[in-house]
Parts: sequence; structure tokens; C-alpha cells
Amino acid sequence: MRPEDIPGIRALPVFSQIADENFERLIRGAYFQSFPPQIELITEGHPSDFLHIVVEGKVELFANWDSHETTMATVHPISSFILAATIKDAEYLMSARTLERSKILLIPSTDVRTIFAEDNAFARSVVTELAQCYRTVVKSQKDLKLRTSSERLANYILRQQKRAGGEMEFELKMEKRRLASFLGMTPENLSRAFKGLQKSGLQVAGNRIEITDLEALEAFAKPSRLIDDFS
Amino acid sequence: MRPEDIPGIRALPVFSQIADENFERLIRGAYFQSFPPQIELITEGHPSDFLHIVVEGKVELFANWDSHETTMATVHPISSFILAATIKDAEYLMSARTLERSKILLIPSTDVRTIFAEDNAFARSVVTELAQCYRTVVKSQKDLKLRTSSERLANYILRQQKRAGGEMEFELKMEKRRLASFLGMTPENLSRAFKGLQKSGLQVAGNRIEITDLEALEAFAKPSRLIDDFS
DNA sequence: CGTATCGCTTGATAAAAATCAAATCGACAA
DNA sequence: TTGTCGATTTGATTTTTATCAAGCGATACG
Repeated sequence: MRPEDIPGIRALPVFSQIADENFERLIRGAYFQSFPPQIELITEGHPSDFLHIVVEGKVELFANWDSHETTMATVHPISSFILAATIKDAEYLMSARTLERSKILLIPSTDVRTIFAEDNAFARSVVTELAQCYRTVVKSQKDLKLRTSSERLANYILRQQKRAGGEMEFELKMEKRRLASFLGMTPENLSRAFKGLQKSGLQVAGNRIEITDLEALEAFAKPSRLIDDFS
Repeated sequence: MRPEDIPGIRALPVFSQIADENFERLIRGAYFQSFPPQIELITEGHPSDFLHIVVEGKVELFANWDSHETTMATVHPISSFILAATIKDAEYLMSARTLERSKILLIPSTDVRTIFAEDNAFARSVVTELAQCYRTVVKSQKDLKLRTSSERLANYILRQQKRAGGEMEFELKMEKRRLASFLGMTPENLSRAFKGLQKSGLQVAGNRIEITDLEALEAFAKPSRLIDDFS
């Protein structure tokens, strides 16, 4: 891997407190690989061999059951994924595939667990990271159980708008089919939901989103700090 | 609190590795209280003041949005809840209410965070606990997104059957209205779903469940280790 | 410059789930 | 025993969502 990639990884919250020496050990034992799009990196049910870190590109976490599939999350650089399975030495609950050409750092799970057992500061960072992950899923669960699909879409758009720095026009970062699956709906209904939100001040053209009436959209979406504040 | 309650709390996974001295400190600063049914113990959005431990009784975790409410989980003795909010010093994402007369141990969150910062073994137990919580919610998310409500019900029944030691007859541990909310459906549809499962070998009379054809029920439910194995 | 492909959209229909209203059941107190 | 209350069930209806089929539009490619 390139030396210039290291600082970004070192700066990840989960590694920010680790001792230099232990960070070195993790990196030394790690593999840095480049993958083409649509490669399945991990498969649910398999044992956790590596902690994965997306250094470049984009990765989708998804799950299958009875020939259905659903998108659980998208992982952007620089972030780790499947930390919980690595720490617990448990099987993966989700599969992962690259969405674009991606560079992934693979740290052997055994190394992570070894350092976790030795390095107290690292262990505490892992706690913070997992607490964060947990709270994110709880929010997502509330989103799913308390809102209709149009409401979920409207709130998703509002969250994206904040991410885009508050601009009234921005691009969707996800294919629509994937967004639909992420929001727990079909592509057809996503399309119809977008149309339905026109009267709440939302315009869509391809990947381009334009909010023409923020107040109306918020009035419809009723965003909540306790569901939508992904900080 | 009664001295005989202590060992059970000490035996909780999250406290199993803590230094005796630190466990003492936590207990000394804690409040032990008895609550009548239907008391709201915590409210979503409020800051995390106490780590709660259910010593006796039953507690429901629920969430609200736009005058809707949904049951997120039920906490049985002896378990802690809202550990993530306590550790992160963040606001509660869920509310909690007693379902029966309950005895709750309230440990000031500041104490938990202090000991967490000092006691390395405790910090590692917190990791394991949070990883467990995280994985449980991920499973629940998959359940919600990949299955219909009848499938969720059928799998819930199969999980309960395992919990009941594999008996073909057992009691529901939850009011039906609450079960419906937990499964993400209305009470009316729960009732209809039960009826629909008759042809898959499930009989219901009040709270009494009888599985008359386990194979048929499993054929319908298609339980999966990666969703239903709440071990 | 077609033309094949893929993602998206649209329309029609079916299935799933929610809602509303009313009936039934059961526990409990008078 | 009787009456009341709340939970559950049932039936009718509406809303939401999924499915199926077809069409559209941009893009890649021979």
C-alpha cells in the first residue's frame, strides 16, 4: 500500500488512540488489495477472517434470505466494516460487495483480537465505534417501523441535503435501485414516491435532486433528531 | 437492595470481569428501586443519567414518532439496558416503561463511565456486550426487511419454542398487542396471521400456543441461523 | 449509425397491511 | 350473578406496497 494512505487509516476513530507500535503491527500483517466493481468481498455466514477497511471506492453491505436481498448500508472511505463480527469472532451477518473499483485494507481478525486484548486504549475506541454502530441501526429500525416509505424517502433526502452542505441542489450518491432497497421498498415504488413528493417541494431529474420548497418537504418528512441525526 | 440480589448482577456478562473493588463502587453509588407497572422509566431524547438493570419484573423499550409508537424490545431479568447511551454520554434513542411491578438498579452513568475509563477488563466486557446488541439489531433489521409479517410471526413462534425447551405447547410471554408492535404489524393483522398459520401447523388459544406440525411450520418460516439464532 | 442493454419509469393488477367499526371474549369487581 | 372494561377477534374497506408487463431513454458498442 502507498505510504500516503496510512495517515487516513491512522486517523480513523477506531485507531486514533491505539499505540503506534500496535498500529504498526496491525498494518504489517494486513493485505492491501484493489478490487474491481461487483466483487463479493465477504459472504454472510462465513467466519470473520479479516477486518475490512475501505480506503478507496465504495462497498455495499447486504443480506439475503429466501432469494430476497436487501441493502443494509453503504460504506464510504475511509471506514471499517464488520468490526462486531471480528471482535466477537463470529460469523458475518451481512455480505459485502464492491460497487466501484475499490481499495480495501484487510487486517487479519486474529491480529485485531490480539491487539484488542493487549491495547487498552484501542479496546475503548472499539467500544465507542460499536456504540455508534448500534445506535445507527436502532435509528434505522425506528425509521423502518414508524414511517411509510415516502416518509423514509423524504427524510433520506433531507439528510443528504445536510450532507451536501445545505445546498438545495445535489446529486444522489446511490443508484436508485439500491436506494430503494436501502429504504425498504421496490424501485417502482421509489419512482412513484419521488413523484408523490413533487407536491412537497421535491424535484428529481436523473440523479439530480432539487428541493424547491424546503419547508414543505420538512413539513411532510417531520425529521427527528432521534432518527435522522447521523452525526 | 437485598444482598441476595447482588450475585445475579455480578454474574451479568458485562460485570463478570470487572474488579471486585470497582463493582463495589458501582453498587455503592447505585439506587435500587421498585416501580409499579406502566411507569415510564426513561424517555427518548433525554440525557443518559443512569444505566438501568432489571432485577425483577419486565421492561419494554419503545420508540415514538409522529404519534406512532413501536415496541423495540422487551427486557427480562437480569439484564441491563441503554448501555450504549450511557457509555457515549448521549441521549436515549428509546423510551422504557415497566410492564409489571419491577425492581430496577440504577447506576449513575458518570460512575459507569469513570469505571469504564479505569477498569480495562470492564471496558472489554462492554465491547462484547455492545457487539452482541449490535448484532441482535442487525438480525432484527433483516427480519423486518426480508420477511412478510406472517413469516416474522412464524419465526418468532419457532424461537419461542426453542426457548421453551422445545416443547410443542407453551405460553406467549407477551401481550398480543405488544407482540404485534414488536413484529411490526397491527393487532388485527397479528390475529389474522395466527389464523393463517393454522394450515402450517400452529394452534392458538389465548396465550397458549400449540405446534401441531413442526415440519410444516418450519417449511413456512424458513428460519435462518443468521436471523433467528438469538443465542 | 443502428442496436443492444440496462436502469428507470409507467400503468395495470394483485397482495399485504392498515384502518375503522362492531362483535366477542374474559377477567374482575360490585 | 351481573355488569363493565379492555383486549382480542372479525368483517368491510382503504391504503400501501409489491408484482408483472411494457415502454422510455441514455449509454456502450459493433
